[in-house]
Amino acid sequence: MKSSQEFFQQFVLLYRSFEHHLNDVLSHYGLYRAQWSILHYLAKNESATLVELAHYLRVEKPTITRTITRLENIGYLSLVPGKDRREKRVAMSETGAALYIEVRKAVDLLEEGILSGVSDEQQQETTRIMKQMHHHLISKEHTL
Amino acid sequence: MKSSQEFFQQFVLLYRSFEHHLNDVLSHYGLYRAQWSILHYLAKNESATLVELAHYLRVEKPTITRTITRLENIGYLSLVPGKDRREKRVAMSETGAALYIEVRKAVDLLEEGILSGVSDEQQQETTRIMKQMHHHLISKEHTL
DNA sequence: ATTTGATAGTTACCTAAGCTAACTATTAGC
DNA sequence: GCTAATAGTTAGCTTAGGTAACTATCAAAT
Repeated sequence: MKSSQEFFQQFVLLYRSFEHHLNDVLSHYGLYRAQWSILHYLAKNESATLVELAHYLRVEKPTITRTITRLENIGYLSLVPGKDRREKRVAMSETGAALYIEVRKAVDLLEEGILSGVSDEQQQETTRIMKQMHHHLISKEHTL
Repeated sequence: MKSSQEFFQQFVLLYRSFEHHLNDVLSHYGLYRAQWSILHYLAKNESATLVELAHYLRVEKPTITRTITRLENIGYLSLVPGKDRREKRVAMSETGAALYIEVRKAVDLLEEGILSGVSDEQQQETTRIMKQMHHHLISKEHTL
């Protein structure tokens, strides 16, 4: 079997398992993966427009609209006025930020548990490789 | 930001991009990710029961039943008699095997493209690390 | 040998989360 | 000012996951 096949087989299996466990953690807080990924983005970037999120998460706009609507309804988001009256700029509300900190702890525990036994160097090297592969994919898209 | 957070952020982003591109390739052949993962398993393991597939792919039995039914209807599977009258053992039909070879070529191209620039050593090292993490997750499940 | 419990699979139903197509509202560019 | 492009929404579809409850078959224990 080709080593690339082996790589991606393992990659996909690992992702499924990880997603499974992540869902378990998130379900304790009534959250779902798509919601969590948006909260994560807003934790690292203060605020974002829907297009920005769609581009980052590589999904279409309606998908983002739906997830944002849910997060708004729960009360985890607040609107930030943007310079453009078309765009809808959102940030985490206080409630959202508080929840994020809570959930972040649990997710950190999960993630660190999975990475235990993998040295810091290996982690960083792997992250670097994944970043490289990701860039590769993105630039491929632009040349289509 | 914690290096574990960085790791998994990159991991998830890479997975999404990869899945996107994989879907593009598969759609040319009228296939979907879940179907493809079953065909892949059958290419490497000759035949399988539904429970075996469910365990491997970490999904519940009804999910497998549905996907198998679809693959059967298209004509990509054949039934293999098992020793147990309860179990349903499936393998790829000739049509399925022929298609697999076809699609495999396209997927190989995609995968090798993404991995270009990553040395063989790095690939193998990363695969090894992912295997380790995966095992870690599995054993965690068993102790619950 | 019969009953009990475990295992394989199916059916029915629910939900998340992706997609496209078609639309409105606003802005930018010529 | 008219036209293009951009941001977002709405409606409707599909895949793919989940649980609960069921049948059929096999294994094991008494």
